[in-house]
Amino acid sequence: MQSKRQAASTVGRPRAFDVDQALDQALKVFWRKGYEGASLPDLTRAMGINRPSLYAAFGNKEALFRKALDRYDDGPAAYVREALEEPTARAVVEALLRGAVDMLSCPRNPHGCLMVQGALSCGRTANPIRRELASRRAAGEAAIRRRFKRAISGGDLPADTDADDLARYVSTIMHGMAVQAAGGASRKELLRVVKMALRAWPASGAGAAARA
Amino acid sequence: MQSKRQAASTVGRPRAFDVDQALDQALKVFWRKGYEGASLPDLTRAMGINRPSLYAAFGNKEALFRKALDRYDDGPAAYVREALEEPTARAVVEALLRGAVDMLSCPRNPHGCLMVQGALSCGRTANPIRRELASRRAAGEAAIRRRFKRAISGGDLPADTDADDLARYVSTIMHGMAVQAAGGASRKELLRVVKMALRAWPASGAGAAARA
DNA sequence: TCCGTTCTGTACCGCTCGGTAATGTATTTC
DNA sequence: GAAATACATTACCGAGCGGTACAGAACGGA
Repeated sequence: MQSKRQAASTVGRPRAFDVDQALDQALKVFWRKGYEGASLPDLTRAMGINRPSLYAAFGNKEALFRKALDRYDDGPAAYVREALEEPTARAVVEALLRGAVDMLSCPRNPHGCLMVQGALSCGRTANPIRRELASRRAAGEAAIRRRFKRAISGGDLPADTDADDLARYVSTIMHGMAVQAAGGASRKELLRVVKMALRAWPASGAGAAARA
Repeated sequence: MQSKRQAASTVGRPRAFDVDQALDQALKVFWRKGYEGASLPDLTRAMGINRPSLYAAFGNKEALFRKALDRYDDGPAAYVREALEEPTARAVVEALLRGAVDMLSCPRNPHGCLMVQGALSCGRTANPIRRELASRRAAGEAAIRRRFKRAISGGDLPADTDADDLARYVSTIMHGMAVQAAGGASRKELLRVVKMALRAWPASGAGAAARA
């Protein structure tokens, strides 16, 4: 009965490593190799701890991955939540796409997106993780959709705009860029994808001119 | 010294299975589970043969995957080559995107794209496969780029069009849709992504009107 | 009919996987 | 200092991995 493990107990030998720092290292390994591709020796080596410490602190590989995923959301992927708070839908989508480019091509991180390359397809044992990632991708798209709906009812986007289509489109671009980045696309190349993608935007460029 | 293996020898016990048919089954397993996620029992079960037969006929797992990849190119992914032969750049891109939708959402096949979900990220041993897939994706993009360059010099696309950007954009949409499909997106949803994506096309819709 | 050849089926190989039992050790409270 | 606690370390577990040795079975050619 060791009950709670996150509350560092006051008695006994203190932990010799920083949990968050170890989690950051685990995140990078998962990010680079995917859930299945990351082996426990890979993880423990990067985290600087040995196996029983990992299990005592994080549960097991799957629980470690989920914690790394949460940390990903709060760190490298935090740009999404921030982007959704931009004042206009146009600013939102620009912040989303440019934020994605920055994250995907950041030289300090593995190139690509953990939620895409973590487990797009997998063997039997990793299926829960695959589903979890698909679900989180869907949740992200849903958040974008809600933001666009708000923009429509606020008059920020044309009333006949389809928020579903728009959110799905933006999501698709982001996921596509994740694949491009995993294949080695540079930041400059990704930015040109963004430029292209924005030409489809309802209230931008030639489209706006035609509507005016 | 068993030299060539594809030329069915006239002597000896005849093979009890059809090689191409077995390869098709292997392709589906790789397509659904990825290179690493597909185990030899998965493969042999689907192919209806046992392990030594697989090794005798195909070499090893990696060689089997490459053969499956070639078969993928000639079968489910053949729409790409066909699309590139369309008379206009606009027809090419429509054929590419709609062909991708058809393949990604075909109910008889695993949902998604083998070249994307085969090994976007992986462990050490699968790294050659990951690189091979990235290289084939890049080759596909290059073929599209060449087709667009031809369209530009032929006057089919505006002279100031950037073929690199356009090809990368189309490629990104296709890869993004592959991720969407792997997450369960329906054919109808993907078609709406295509509709959105085509709004960015240089010689279409409001853009053409503004240019005229 | 016998042989050489090539396939099939079983059983096995070494290895790595994720996960854990057992032991010793460092650090706390009392 | 003693007892309690929870760490780190080592060594190991069963299972599954990719790959193969070996023996038997099915064929063509002599």
